[in-house]
Amino acid sequence: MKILLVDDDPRLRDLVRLALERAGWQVVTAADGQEALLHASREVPDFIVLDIGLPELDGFEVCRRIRQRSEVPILFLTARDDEVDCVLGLELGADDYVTKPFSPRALVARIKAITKRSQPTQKPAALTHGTLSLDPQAHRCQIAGQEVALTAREQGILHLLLQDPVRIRSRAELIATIWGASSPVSDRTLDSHLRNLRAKLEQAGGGDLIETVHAVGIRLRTLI
Amino acid sequence: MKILLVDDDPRLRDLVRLALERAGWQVVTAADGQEALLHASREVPDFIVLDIGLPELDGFEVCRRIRQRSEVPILFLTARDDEVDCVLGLELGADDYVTKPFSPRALVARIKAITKRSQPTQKPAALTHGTLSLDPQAHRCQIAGQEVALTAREQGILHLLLQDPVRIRSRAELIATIWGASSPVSDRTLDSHLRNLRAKLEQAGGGDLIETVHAVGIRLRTLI
DNA sequence: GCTCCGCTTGCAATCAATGCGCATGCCTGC
DNA sequence: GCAGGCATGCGCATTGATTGCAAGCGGAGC
Repeated sequence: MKILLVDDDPRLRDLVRLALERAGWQVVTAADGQEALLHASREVPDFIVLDIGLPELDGFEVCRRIRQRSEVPILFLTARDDEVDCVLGLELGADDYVTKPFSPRALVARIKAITKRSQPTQKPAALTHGTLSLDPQAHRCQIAGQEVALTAREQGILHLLLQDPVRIRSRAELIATIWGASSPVSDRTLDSHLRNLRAKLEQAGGGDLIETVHAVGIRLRTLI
Repeated sequence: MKILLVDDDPRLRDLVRLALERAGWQVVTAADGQEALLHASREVPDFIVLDIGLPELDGFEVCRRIRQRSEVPILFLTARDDEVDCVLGLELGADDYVTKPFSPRALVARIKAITKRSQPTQKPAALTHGTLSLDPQAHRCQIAGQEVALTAREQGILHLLLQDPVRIRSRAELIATIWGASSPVSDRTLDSHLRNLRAKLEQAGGGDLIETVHAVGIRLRTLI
């Protein structure tokens, strides 16, 4: 198993690396968020241990971006208790967390527990909503039986809406989730993508699937 | 039968070599990963006994690279129990493992068991996708009934795509898998090989089989 | 009905990813 | 050593995606 370890403290990195390698795992390390993202896509790790307090891109942001592409298990390292709430509160798809200081042995145990539990959770299965189905892994979308080619952004929007079709997402939330806090994109941009997405779904026979709730946000139209 | 034995501990190497030779096999040894790869391709062994904890290139990496070329049975030597999960978990195509310390006699017994079992397990069957078939062992590829001569890189790309035709592979992933993380090859290089591969498949009547998903990666075109 | 503000749409600029021609260098077989 | 095939990767053209401005539309409250 290949583990990506992300922490900016070299000493901690070495310590943990040793423990993980001793557990028989292959370890790739990254010192900051950028490097983490690079390795996450290059090395395609089977597990990620991610510190929250990173320079520049913090752990939350890194997690968010990785989650756009992959379902790889992620375990957070938190320096303070109050970060824990954050980890749990955010819908980042974190699998567990460990508060510093921790014993390397405990970390290894956690990782084993997670990997064991996540084994049978295969087949993430496409998200569906009526005749719409979206398989983020395969980057494939169908509506009314027809294949629709979506761009990365379009899929991002649809993916988020499909996660909880009942909920209304504000524009701010969409932007924060899809683009991240770091690159503040204009509302107009979101609108543009939304328009393109709507056009594609409409053209494929999906009708007016995305509903605007004036001054609140957007959601998928409820099915009858 | 010729056996390649890879371990960095000279004493263990001698001990095991003796036991293997006593069992009537020819033995080639390597002390590190590089040497192992060299011998694996030069000597074309019938069996490989591979320690995990090697300097520089570890056993997993060595196994991965050998598997790109060959289905030769590989037996891992693991230093600790917890490495075992790893060996089994990874889709490296390991055939068995033995935990250190072990008796040379037990090792010989394992090797015999594996060779016996893997005899009738011939015909790994070529990978197929529509009219395309690829037999990595034989380094042979057919499309639309026509034979296509592929270079090593071309086959590498096609092989990876065929492993899971649904999945989209990012350029980074392709590069990491085919070239290994150690030699970071330029995107343009991948493009060049991709172009050659496409041209060959196209010319052989396979049509436009490899699909680019902009900003995401490439995959095999879905068949209807 | 009027106004404000949010939303949609047309359009154009910008940016990024991809593909390709071509040059270079390596390695192998002769 | 030499020819030929293969791998590599630079530079540029092309394509496709992203971004956001400006104008117009429309809902909600007055």
